[in-house]
Amino acid sequence: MSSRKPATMSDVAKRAGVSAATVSNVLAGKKPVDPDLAVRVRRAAAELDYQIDRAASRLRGGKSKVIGVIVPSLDNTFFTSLIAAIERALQSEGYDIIVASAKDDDAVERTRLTAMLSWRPAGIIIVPTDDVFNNRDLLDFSGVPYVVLDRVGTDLAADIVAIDNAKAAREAAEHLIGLGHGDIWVVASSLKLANIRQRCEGVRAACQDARIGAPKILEVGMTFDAVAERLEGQFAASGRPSAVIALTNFVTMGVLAAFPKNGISMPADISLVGFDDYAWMAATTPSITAVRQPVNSMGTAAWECLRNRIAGETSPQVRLQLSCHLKIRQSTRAVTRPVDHNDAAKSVG
Amino acid sequence: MSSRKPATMSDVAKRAGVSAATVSNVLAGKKPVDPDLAVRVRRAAAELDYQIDRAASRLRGGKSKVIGVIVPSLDNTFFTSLIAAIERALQSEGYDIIVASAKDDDAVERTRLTAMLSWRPAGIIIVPTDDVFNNRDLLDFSGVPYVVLDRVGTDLAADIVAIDNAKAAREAAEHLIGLGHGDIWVVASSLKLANIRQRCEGVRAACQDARIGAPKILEVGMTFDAVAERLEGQFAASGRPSAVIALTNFVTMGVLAAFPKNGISMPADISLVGFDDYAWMAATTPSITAVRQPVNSMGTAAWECLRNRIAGETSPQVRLQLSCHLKIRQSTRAVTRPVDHNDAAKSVG
DNA sequence: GTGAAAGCGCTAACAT
DNA sequence: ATGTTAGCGCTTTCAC
Repeated sequence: MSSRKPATMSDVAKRAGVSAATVSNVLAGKKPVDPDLAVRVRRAAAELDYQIDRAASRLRGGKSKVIGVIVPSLDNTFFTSLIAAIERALQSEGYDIIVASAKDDDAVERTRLTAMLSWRPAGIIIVPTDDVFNNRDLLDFSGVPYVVLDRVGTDLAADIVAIDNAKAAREAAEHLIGLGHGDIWVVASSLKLANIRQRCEGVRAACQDARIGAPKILEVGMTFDAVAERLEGQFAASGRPSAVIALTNFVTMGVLAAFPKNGISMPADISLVGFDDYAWMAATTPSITAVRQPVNSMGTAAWECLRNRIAGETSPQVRLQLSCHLKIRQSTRAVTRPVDHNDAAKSVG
Repeated sequence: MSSRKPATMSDVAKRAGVSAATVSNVLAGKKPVDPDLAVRVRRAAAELDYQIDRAASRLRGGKSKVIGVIVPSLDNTFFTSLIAAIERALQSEGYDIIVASAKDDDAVERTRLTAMLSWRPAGIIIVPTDDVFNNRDLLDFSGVPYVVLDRVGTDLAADIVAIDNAKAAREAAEHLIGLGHGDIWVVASSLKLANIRQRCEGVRAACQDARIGAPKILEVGMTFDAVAERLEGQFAASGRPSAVIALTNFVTMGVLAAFPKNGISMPADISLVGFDDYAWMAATTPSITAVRQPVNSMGTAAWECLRNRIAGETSPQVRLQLSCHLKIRQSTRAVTRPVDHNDAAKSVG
């Protein structure tokens, strides 16, 4: 309420009967200080509810204890879980995070990045809006250490933490192939994203190895509504696959919604592997087999990498590829031979 | 890479051949400046890629352009959507947000709040860990304007933005009652939360008005796993309700998962109203009727309220109660009369 | 081991 | 309308 002024360091100094420099030394703990003085200072600080002014500290000392995190969207659970993981990792070391959403837009990303840099953060963790990452120049020019998370082009020279997209997708496909599926469709958000393309590749490779037909790839957009719309009528009874791999959490939802609209029941008529395993996928009936990304490890790894850079580590750039885990549930099932097959007699009985 | 030093205001001043104060005036735009000079200054700033140092600006000017946002958890979509909404609202006005998670823990909340305050933010938006909000004293003492979002005790003297919990829950119950349901269970996360208690009240009131039995209330915890565990075997065939209202998004998932485990099929055997409408609820089969909270309006309203306080508005404290919208889908269905009823003949025909 | 003094980058008085 | 000056709260030499 009352626009009370916070106690300053010299307030504390006065109360403890020492100089401001000593207070700084006590609180920062970098220089040896007389234990008695230290006690007096701490008590004075506590009595005044003293809280260091981080901005002033940074201004003078140069170190900032704040990390900028920028993601394509804050409305996507995947990105927010990443943020949660990062916050968990940073928080214990006295860092705070500034977050911003690029709204899936290159230009916005640039604006937000600029704004962030004006806080002179100790480092930045970014999930770029696209894998070209045009706005990299801002970061490089600023000299602020940064780590690129998740969406990554092949030739990006930077510290990178991502998943092994091809492998994850391959495992999903192999799981389906193992169940006897020979006609797999891949539903992708946008092929402009390198990670999505890599996932496609993984499925393709698995199909090739198994000598089944190449997967059909559908590109349906980034939002649930877009996906639902594009999928309208895609699953005509004639050209219906026996299994679908959805490459994104939003896409997974869209595919799920599209099935009943096309008169398909899952898993009887079709199997589905989703991407980004979240709680709701375990709650539905049937529950959904999905590729679980190691979100927590990604956040932790990104922070560890960034922390080292902040500490001045100058080793060659890191390119981490974490593995995913395929969580098998009820939405994938072994194919039952179609009735119009050789042994059709069975269906008449 | 290169730990390049950012250009300072006096670098710009030098290049433009003016004083630092003039640069400040041009860039801040608060004082009249000669147009020609302004152009020169802006060009010099652009050439040097000048970005104001926000910390220094705050230190001198006292205004900070940063808002702290603290929520009980960053792993809960409801809170992260709130953050997304807040970011959208703030961002256009040049503010940034620092976010922190209280990890559903009073003590952590205190720590995080303290850390935030040391950035001297212009304001704080907080979803308290519990409705007592013990840590309020920190905020009051600091003098930083703040708005309390969502979880609110009855007697909290502060600016408050919340939903009309009782009304929302009442509407959910009335919807079910209108469909003929006479035995409703309420599955709550924790009755320690005022908003949850208010939701219970809403259902109770609706039942009373309709002269049907009081709803049974189950308290099952805050996380999906806890909910699933507690619900194990709760729906014995004997004492099974005809409809369930879940008061939280996590609880909704838990209930959903519990049905098949108890041999219940939805909506044939039972109807369900969920809380916090998210995309996946529209994607499942059956899709889920749910109370949609006006997340975006909540964020916007909180910011507007906070902005006014920051601007020095001293009007009496605001207590906003936004309305929810019941999104009716397939998980709620009219009760089919039990066959052992008077008109059992009907069911034989 | 402790204090005095300088100065980080900026803005608000004040002087011109 | 512009420049000069002072100082926000802190950390860091550098004396002592």
